[in-house]
Amino acid sequence: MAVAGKYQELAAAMARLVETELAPGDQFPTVPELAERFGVHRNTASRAVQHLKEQGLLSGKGGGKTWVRVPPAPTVRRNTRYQEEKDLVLRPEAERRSCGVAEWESGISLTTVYEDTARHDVVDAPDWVAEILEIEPGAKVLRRTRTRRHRKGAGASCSVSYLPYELASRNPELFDESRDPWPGGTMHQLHTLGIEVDRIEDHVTASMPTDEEVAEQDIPPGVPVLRDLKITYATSGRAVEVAALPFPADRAKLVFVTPLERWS
Amino acid sequence: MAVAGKYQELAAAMARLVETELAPGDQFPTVPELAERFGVHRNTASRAVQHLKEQGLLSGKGGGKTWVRVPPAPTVRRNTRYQEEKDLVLRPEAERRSCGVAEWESGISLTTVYEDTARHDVVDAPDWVAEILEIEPGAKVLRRTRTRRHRKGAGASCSVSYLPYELASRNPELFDESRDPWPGGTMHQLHTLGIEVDRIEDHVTASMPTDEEVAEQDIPPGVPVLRDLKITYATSGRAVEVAALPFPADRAKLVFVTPLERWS
DNA sequence: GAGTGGTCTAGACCACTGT
DNA sequence: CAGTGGTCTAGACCACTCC
Repeated sequence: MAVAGKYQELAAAMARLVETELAPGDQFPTVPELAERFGVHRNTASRAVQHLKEQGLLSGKGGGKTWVRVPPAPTVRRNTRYQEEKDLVLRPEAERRSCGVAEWESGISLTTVYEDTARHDVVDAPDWVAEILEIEPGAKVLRRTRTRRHRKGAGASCSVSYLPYELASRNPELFDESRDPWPGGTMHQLHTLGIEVDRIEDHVTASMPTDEEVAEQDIPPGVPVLRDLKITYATSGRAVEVAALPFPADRAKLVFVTPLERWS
Repeated sequence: MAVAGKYQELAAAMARLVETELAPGDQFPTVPELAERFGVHRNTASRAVQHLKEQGLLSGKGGGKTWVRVPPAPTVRRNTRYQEEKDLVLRPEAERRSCGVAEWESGISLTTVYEDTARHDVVDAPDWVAEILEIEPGAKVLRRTRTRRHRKGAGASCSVSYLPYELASRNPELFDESRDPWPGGTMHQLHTLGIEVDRIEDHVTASMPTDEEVAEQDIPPGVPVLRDLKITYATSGRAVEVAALPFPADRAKLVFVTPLERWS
């Protein structure tokens, strides 16, 4: 059993303090106060506070005050939605518009969305994208970046998707940022290109947020990011879209249902 | 753009050093050497090394030397295997035995497995298990804990599964630890209880390893853990098994294929 | 027992926040 | 501008590993 450093025990004591005396949103004692209260040096107290921030229990930027973190509303994303989205494609636009596909795609309730911006570019395909889409490395692709910011430091998300330019160019409307979010979602967009979707593959991994993600979004450092690489295949067998979807793991859950054939 | 601390720039410089001058498995310079080389204090160099250990680039315990980490062999776990496993249930035992279900379940190649131990207990159901299995909180369940250790500090894994005691008790062989791993896997075990599996749900999240997991397994601190809560449903609609499967995220990828109905 | 990584105290400095 | 969190240097001590 490794002997825990003093700051780790301190952090545990502070965590108990949070549970017993404080409520989410409360201001946390300052570092000097904590140092005196626990009889340690200011540095040690500061380290313990950092540790708890990394664990997602406290929040606050350097220079500002420290707060007991308000745990984010948990969100769920289910793969059963794929079939529902496909069924929706053949329905009239009014119905498509009311079904919140974009909301589901980001895994975030629209009621908490503060700002939603889309950016569309035509760029050279990164190697990993070219490999999946089976196009030549550096071939043109339509890259669509969607950023969502939320109220009250509840986080943000930034997803990127790639379509082969050669496919997307059949429908110029897809390049228009102002048409985003598209009623009916990506599945309907592909339909306008004459593409029927055969299956979706979700490749799920996790990793720590990059320094960029920590800085630009409100992901607490120390909270991992679930990364879903979503690949859409057409009935022709070809991969027609790749999307990289990051979900801060302290609020997201991905649910995949795999139905099995009956023996009968 | 937040100004990076000196130790972060230092860590970046060291990372470049790893990429250019060193190979995986090489010994990394000691902290005093690094301090002199980069003209900083020993403490700062030590912190940068810690940072890189948390990123998984370096490895080594306190007191021992530091090494350039050998990246673990990536493993993939696909939900398409569920159907294959179900098909296997009706095949003869010899065939079942040769198909490496247990290997797939852990997401780890058997060639790297060093030790494999199983422990079976009858315990009171934890609340979250009782809720999923729709049994009374505290009702008896068969808990099966499987631990795999690997060579060369490549990590370990520890999965837990729960079956309602009332179901499992129909087949006493399920309580026998020496019969693990069971040829054909859980799906065949359920078959011996007269249960046909209707569908599997995988609930995927991620979080940091607990202090226990870091200590007892060889997960580098800072590497997140993909957590798959796998729920098996019988054709009766009832949840018959819950399993908690942790995958160190620096080597695991979960792939979920969702086939969609054709319009035709 | 020498060397190593890790941590604590101490004092100083900096950037940023809030008022 | 005062207060706050964060970091660097400095020196010391400890537990552990390796020989």
